[in-house]
Amino acid sequence: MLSERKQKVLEAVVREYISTAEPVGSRTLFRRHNLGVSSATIRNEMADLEEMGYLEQPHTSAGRIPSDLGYRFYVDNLMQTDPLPKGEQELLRQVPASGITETDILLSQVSRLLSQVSNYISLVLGPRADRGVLRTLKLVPIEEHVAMAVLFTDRGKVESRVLVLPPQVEPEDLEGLARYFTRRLAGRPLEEITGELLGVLYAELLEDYRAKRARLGELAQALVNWLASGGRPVRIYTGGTQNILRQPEFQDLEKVRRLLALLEEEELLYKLLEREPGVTVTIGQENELPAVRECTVVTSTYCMDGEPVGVLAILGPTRMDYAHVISLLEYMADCLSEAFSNISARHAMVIQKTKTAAKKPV
Amino acid sequence: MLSERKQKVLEAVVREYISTAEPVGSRTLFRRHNLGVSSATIRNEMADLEEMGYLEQPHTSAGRIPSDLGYRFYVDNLMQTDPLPKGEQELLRQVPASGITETDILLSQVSRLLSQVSNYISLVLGPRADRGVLRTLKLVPIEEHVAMAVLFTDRGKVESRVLVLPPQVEPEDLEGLARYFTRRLAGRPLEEITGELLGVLYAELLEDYRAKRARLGELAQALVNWLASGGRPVRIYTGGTQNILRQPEFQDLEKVRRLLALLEEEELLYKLLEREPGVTVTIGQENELPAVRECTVVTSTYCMDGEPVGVLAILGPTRMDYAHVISLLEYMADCLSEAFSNISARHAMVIQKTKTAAKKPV
DNA sequence: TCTTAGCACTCTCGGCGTGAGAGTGCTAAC
DNA sequence: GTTAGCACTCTCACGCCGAGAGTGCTAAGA
Repeated sequence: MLSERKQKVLEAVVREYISTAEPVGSRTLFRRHNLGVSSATIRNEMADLEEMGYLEQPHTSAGRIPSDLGYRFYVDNLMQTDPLPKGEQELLRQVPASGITETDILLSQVSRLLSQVSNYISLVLGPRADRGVLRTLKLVPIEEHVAMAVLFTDRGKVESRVLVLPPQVEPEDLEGLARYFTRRLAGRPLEEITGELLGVLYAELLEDYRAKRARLGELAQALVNWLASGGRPVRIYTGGTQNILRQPEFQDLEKVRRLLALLEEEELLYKLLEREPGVTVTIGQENELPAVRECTVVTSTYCMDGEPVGVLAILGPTRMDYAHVISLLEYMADCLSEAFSNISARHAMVIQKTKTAAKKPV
Repeated sequence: MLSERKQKVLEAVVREYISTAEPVGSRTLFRRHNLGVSSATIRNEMADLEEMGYLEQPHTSAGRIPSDLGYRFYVDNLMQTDPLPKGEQELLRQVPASGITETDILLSQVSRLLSQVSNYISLVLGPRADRGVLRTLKLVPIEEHVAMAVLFTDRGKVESRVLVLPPQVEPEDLEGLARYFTRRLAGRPLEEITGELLGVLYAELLEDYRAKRARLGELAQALVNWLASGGRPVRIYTGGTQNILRQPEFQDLEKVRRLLALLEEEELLYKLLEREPGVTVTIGQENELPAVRECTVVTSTYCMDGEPVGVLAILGPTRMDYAHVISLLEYMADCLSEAFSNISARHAMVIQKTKTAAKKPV
């Protein structure tokens, strides 16, 4: 473990470097942070810290900068997070509070706010819809050749999609098909309803129907495809890409290019944002993706009905204002969770009333 | 009008500059393009062209580069577009042909391909849904307190959305409401159905219903909101942002920053992509947006059922491979138009998917 | 034994001058 | 009207130099 004084020095180096982006020397440390000892002593401590791997020297006779390990120690042991400034709190709160019900718009605003306030890149992973357990699949005829497929879960979530019917499909067929899928799939978590399972079902179904009406197969196929896609793909919102160009560590265009390329690779981003609930911080080399090995990714999950469904993230240089970013993400995640719960609560209220009313039909 | 020789010189300068990105001098022109005259003559012609505004000199004793006007003349009069190389054709065709029915995925692939093949930034404006004439609005009861609003146009296009019903709403109410909206709106182009018109309708409706059932107003309000949003907002897909970093004219980080900032401003992008049908080219200062005053934007529209509904665009430096980009966009637009027509013609495909998550308590 | 002052040493960075290279404009001859 | 020749200009890469910042080491002090 580090001696108290070493910790103080390390913290001072990290703080100084985060705010100035310049390698920090013993003299400046001596002047600006009153550590109670001379620059020479600080110098010795810094030499020790370097040997222990917490600091690095870009070149001899330059100051030191924190290593990934140094940042890690700082984040885990030294950093103290203050609550977000009131001004920023209000800025953030305004969005979820403004009653925007379109998730799409809401999340892109959130992304924009995050990048504005943090001055780094923001990433927002939309709420995944595949939680919950399938309750019913319905096929509702709408017009002559049009039906709508609707999917209910135990949480009342609904995905739906319009289907154009092949000729000669009759209402009974639709009903049969829906009953069949419901019977076979009800009670299963949505995430279990994968292509594999559906393949089996589809084969079975064809078996049944081949004799009767071949055209129905086409419809079933469309349904299977839809189900297999797990509802709507989860979108990722990015914002503030231009911010990294302001960071001195990204004057190297090649680095910027790699990062921009990453931001267009949805698959990689999904991987990057696959995080456990709460706040996580991965620093530099701790990241798996090569493109962000010189960056830090801070994430925070937000919830719907108490269950984590999406991720907010900030991507910036390892020289990042950790304390601020973490408070920011925590706060925003709370706002979002609350916003989603509000929506959900309002509906709940409405439905609650409906139920009582329904008991004694008017 | 320019003499034939001047035109040849101008063309040679543009071609040379496009491929090398270096100011071109009379001597290199003399060596690489055989214009049949000496470098001295070329020099004189270039001096003339500069005076006429077609060429510019970064500084005395450097070669010349084309001005915006020079590029304009080149595009309008000198450039000859070859058909797209077979290899690229195949690459582009594979996507719309691969039977992807999700517009979302299709268009993001298109965007990716465009930027890959062109090496510039690609922009894709999704198909606007507000063409066509409203035919019917239906409210289909689905479960006890859930209904689905479905909107049909003369082209068979459909938007739909799940609505959670207030209590005490009965099937007749739904029918009545739908009939009312249909009666008042049928035959109108979707783009005319704006908030203003709907406000009138809503007021009228409240008048009618107040006496009977206040709660119905809430439902009507939801409907009006939905209609006023003109269906789903049209998304813009971007790709290849990292490509501009490869362009020598974008070594200046400030320029890059402005461009990246622009790409996150959806409103501005809508404006940028508001184009007339067919191929358009705006060069440098011809652009209204300051952020792209040093860029060229080439656009091409794609169609559904013969009517332009969306835009493909390439954004790059004014020193752009115009001929290639134009062929590329034309070809891709054709592919897309065809893909969309196929979908609509076969009528076997899913047209639209609803994005909704209505909720209920467990 | 720990801390501190002093000092020589190292390394980067910006400014400056220089020369090569590329290109021009002008003039005079064809 | 075209071309060769030539003097001139401007940029850019290179190398040099000195200032500045910071280090490591040593020796003296607490």
